[in-house]
Amino acid sequence: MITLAEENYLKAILKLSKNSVDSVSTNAIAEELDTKASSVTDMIKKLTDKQMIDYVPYRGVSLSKSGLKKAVEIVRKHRLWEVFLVTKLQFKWDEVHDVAEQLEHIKSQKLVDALDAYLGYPQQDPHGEPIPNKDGQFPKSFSKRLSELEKGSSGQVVGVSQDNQSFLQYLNSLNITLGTSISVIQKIDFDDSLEITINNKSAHISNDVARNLLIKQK
Amino acid sequence: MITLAEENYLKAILKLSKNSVDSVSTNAIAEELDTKASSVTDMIKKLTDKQMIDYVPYRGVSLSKSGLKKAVEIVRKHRLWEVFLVTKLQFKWDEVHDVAEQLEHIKSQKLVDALDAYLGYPQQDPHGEPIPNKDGQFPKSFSKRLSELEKGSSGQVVGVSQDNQSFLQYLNSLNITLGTSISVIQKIDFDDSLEITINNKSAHISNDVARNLLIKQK
DNA sequence: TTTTAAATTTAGACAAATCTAAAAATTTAA
DNA sequence: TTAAATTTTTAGATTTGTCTAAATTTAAAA
Repeated sequence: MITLAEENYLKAILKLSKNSVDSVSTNAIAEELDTKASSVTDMIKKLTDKQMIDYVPYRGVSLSKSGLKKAVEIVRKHRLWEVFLVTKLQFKWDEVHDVAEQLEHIKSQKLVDALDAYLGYPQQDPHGEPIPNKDGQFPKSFSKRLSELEKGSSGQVVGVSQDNQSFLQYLNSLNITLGTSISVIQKIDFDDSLEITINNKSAHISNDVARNLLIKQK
Repeated sequence: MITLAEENYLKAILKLSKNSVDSVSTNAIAEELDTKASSVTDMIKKLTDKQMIDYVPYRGVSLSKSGLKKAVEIVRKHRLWEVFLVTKLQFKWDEVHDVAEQLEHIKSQKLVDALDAYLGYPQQDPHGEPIPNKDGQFPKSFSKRLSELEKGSSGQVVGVSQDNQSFLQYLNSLNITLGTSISVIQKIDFDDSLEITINNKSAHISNDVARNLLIKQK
C-alpha cells in the first residue's frame, strides 16, 4: 500500500519531469515539496525499493512505469475534484487547490469513476489543465501559451499552467479569468514582456505571466 | 492541529458514549478501533494534553466540550459524504462506509458547508442516522428501534444504527431496505426475537437485528 | 588541473502512532 | 476479605517521515 507522503513525492516527480526531459534532481524535489534534501534522499530509497522510481545515486530519479501510472492517477483525481468543487459547489478557481490536495488522496476506484461520470467526463480542470482519462491518457491539448503567440494574434484564456494563490489573485486583479479575450499588441524583445489588450483594455504583462496563460486561438 | 488518528479516537469515544451514560473504558475504545489497550492509553494521554477529553487513570474517559464539538463535526462530515455518494454518485447504502471513513477527515469548513447546501441540508444519512447541523445540533429523531415496537404495531424502515457490511448484506438478503414496511406479529420472550412481516411476507429475526433497525411509525 | 563551491548522501536524532511483555490497579469470586 | 481474574498502565521497541550536521561526490572556477 502506498502512503500519503509517497503519493506526494510521486506527484512532485511527475510535475518536475514535465519541465526537464531527463531525470529529476534531489534538490528540485526538495524545493517542490518544501522539505530538506536529506528527507528526499530517504524517501527516494523507499520509492526505489517499491520500484516506483528509477534511481542512480547523485544522478537523480525518474518515474518507473508503475510510478508514472500512480502519479497520473493522483493528478486525475486532483483535477476531477477541482472540477467538482467549481462546477457543483461554486468554489472559485483560486480556492480549490488546497482542498483538492486533500481529496486527491482518497482511495476508491469506484469513487473516481463515478465522479468522472457525474461530472460528464471533463477534459480540463478549472485552470485549463488536461485531465487524464481512466486509462491514464491525456487529451490532446488545444491551447498555446500566451508567450508563444505572434504579435497581432488573439484568443481566449482557457487555463493557466501554474495555480498558486498569488498568481491567480494577480490575474483577478487584471480582470483575466477563463474566457477572457486577449490580443498581443507588442512583444518587447529585451525582457520578453508583452503589450496586450484584455477585453479591449490595454495592459503590460511580464513573460513570467504570459508563459503561464493558456490561450485558445480561433 | 488535530491528527487523523486523534480524530478517529474522538469519533470512537463519541460513539461509545451514546451507549453508556458515564465514561468510556480503555478496552472498549481498543475494541472499537481494533487496536491494543496500551495504544489507547498512549493516545488518551495525548488527547488529555490537548484538552479534548477528560481522563481519570483506570476510570476511563469522556469528551470535553471541544472534543465533543470536534467529534460531532467528524460525524457530520461522514454522514454528509454518505448522502453525496448515494444521492449523487449512485452508490448503494452498503458501499459508502469505507469511502466516507476517508472523506470525513478532509479539512475545509467551506467544503462542508457547500456540500451541505448542495445536498439540500439533509437531516438523515442513507442509514437513517441523524446529521448534525453546522452548529453541531442533531435533528430530533423521529424513529424507534424495531425491538422497541409493541406487538401488532408497524412502520417503515428509515435507517439502521449499525452499518457494518455483513449486517447490511443480511438485510439485503431479507429484502429489507429503506422504506420497507414491517409489522410486529409476535415477540418471543425468552430470546427477545421477533416474528414480523416484511412487505407482508413473514420472517423471524433476532433481537440483535431488531435493535439495529430504525422504524418510523405512521 | 587543482581548488572551491554546490549538490547529494550518510549518520544519528526525534515525534507520532503503534506494538509486546511486564507491572500495577481494580474488580470479582471463593 | 483474601485470592484470582481482569483491566489498565508502564517500559521499551519499531516504523514512518522528518530533521541537523557532517561526510562524500560531482560540478565549476581559477
